[in-house]
Amino acid sequence: MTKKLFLPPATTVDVVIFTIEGNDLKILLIRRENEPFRRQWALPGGFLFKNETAEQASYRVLHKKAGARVSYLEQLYTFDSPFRDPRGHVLTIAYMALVSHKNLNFTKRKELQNPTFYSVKKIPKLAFDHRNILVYAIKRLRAKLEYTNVVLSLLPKLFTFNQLQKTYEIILNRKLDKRNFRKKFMLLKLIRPTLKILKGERQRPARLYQFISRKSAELKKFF
Amino acid sequence: MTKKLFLPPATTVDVVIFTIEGNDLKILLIRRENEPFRRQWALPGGFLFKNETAEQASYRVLHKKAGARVSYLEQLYTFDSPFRDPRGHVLTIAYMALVSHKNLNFTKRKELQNPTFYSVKKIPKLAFDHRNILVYAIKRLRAKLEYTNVVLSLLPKLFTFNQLQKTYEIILNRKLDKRNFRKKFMLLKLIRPTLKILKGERQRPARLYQFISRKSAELKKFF
DNA sequence: CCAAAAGTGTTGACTGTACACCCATGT
DNA sequence: ACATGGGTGTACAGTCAACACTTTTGG
Repeated sequence: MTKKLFLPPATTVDVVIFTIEGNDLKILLIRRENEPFRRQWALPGGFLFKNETAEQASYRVLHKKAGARVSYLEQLYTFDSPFRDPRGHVLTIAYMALVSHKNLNFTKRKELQNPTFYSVKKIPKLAFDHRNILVYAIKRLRAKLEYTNVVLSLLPKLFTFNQLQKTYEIILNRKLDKRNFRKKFMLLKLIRPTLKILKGERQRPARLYQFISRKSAELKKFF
Repeated sequence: MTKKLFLPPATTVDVVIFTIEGNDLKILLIRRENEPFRRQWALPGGFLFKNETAEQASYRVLHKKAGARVSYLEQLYTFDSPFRDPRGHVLTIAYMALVSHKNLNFTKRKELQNPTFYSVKKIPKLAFDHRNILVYAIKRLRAKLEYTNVVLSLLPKLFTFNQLQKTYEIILNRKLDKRNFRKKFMLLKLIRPTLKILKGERQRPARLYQFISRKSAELKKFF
C-alpha cells in the first residue's frame, strides 16, 4: 500500500437544493457538460477555492447555478470513498439548501448546464454517488421537519394554514389530520395570525399567518 | 481574492473516543509533541493517507493511539474554517467512537503522546478547535442514546440493569426512575435476561442481561 | 346552488411520570 | 444487624389519534 502524507484528496461541495412547487418536493439538477459523466444529471457543486469554506462554496454554487436567495443551508455529510470519482480521490462535503419557490430567480439557461427542478419522485440517473447524497438529504429533511422550524424556509412570509400543512404532507409523504395539525402547531407558538386574509380563490377566504421569529429553533416535542 | 481551483485543503480526521469509567463519561486525549500547539492536549487524529477513506484513517488512529477495539464509529461533521490550523487550510472530518471500557487495551505510553482519558467534566484547554468538536460529539451522543441502541457499544456483553441505567444517567447527566426505566427498556425488546447472575458484590445478586442483536437499530420512541 | 377549502371540539386510548416498600446477599 | 443495590405496581396527568359538520366565498 502506498502511503504518503500531505497528498490530500481534492475537495468539492455538492448541494441538494429543495423547494416546494405544485404538490411536489423538488430538487435542482444540472446537466454535466464535461467528463466524467458528461451529459448526465448531477447535483450542482464544485471545487473549493483557495481558503474558501465549504459553506462559502455552497453559497457560490447556489447563486451561480440557481440564482437562488437561500434561506437555509446545512452541512449534511462528507462522502469520501476514493472510488466515487473516476478522476481520482475527490471527497465532497454535501449540503442541503431550502428555498422558498417565491425566492427563486431562476432562468433555465442552456449555457448554465440547463438547471432544472425535478420532483424527488422522478429523479433521473445521477452522476457520481449523487443518488446516495440525495437519499441522505431527504432523510435529514424529514427528520428536521419533526423537531425544528425549518419549514419556514420553504414558505413565503405570509401563508395559510393549508399551505403549511401541505408542505408537511408533501415532504413527509402522508396525509395529516387538519384539526390535529392546527391544534398542535398553534400550541408550539411559532406562528401568529395576521390581520390579512387571502381572498380571490374560489372558496372561503383564509387567514394568513407568519412566523413569530425566523431564527432556527429546536423543539422538544413536535410531530 | 485569490481564487485557484485544484488546490485542495489538507485533510485530517479527529476522533472523539468515548468510554464510561467509574461514574464518568470520558474521552481520550493525547499530548501534542509538535507544533502547532506543542504540549497542548488534543483529540487523537491525523492526516489522511493516499486513497484512504476517513473511516479507515479513524480506525488507524484509534488503533495506534488507543489500542482500542472499537465497537462503534460514526462520522460527525466536517470542520473547515481556513483559520482553524495556523499552518494553513486544513479541514478535519470529525468522528466519534464508542468503546466499552473492558475492550480497551490501553497503555499510557509516554512515547505515544501520553494518551489519557479525561472526564468530560474536566477537560483541559484543547488545541485547534477541538473543544467545538467535543461539544458537538457530546450533543450527538446524547441524541443518539434517545433513539438508537448505541449504548450497547459502551457496555460489556453481559450487564445488569443497574449498569445499563447508570450508563444512561452518566451520559444524559440526570437521574432516571428505576421502575420506569426498566419498564420502558424491556418494552423495547432490545435485551433479554440470561440465566446468569452476578454474585459477589455486597448486595443482592443481580440478573445479567444481553442485547438480542448487536446490530445498530433506530427506534420510534425511546426516552 | 354548487364546488371548494376554511374553520372548529370531544372522546377514548395510550404514554409518561411520580412514587415506596420488601428482598437477598456480604460484611 | 445493617448497608447496599435488586426488584416490583399503581394511579394520575398529559398527549395523541380518530372523527363530521357548518361557514364563506367564487363561479
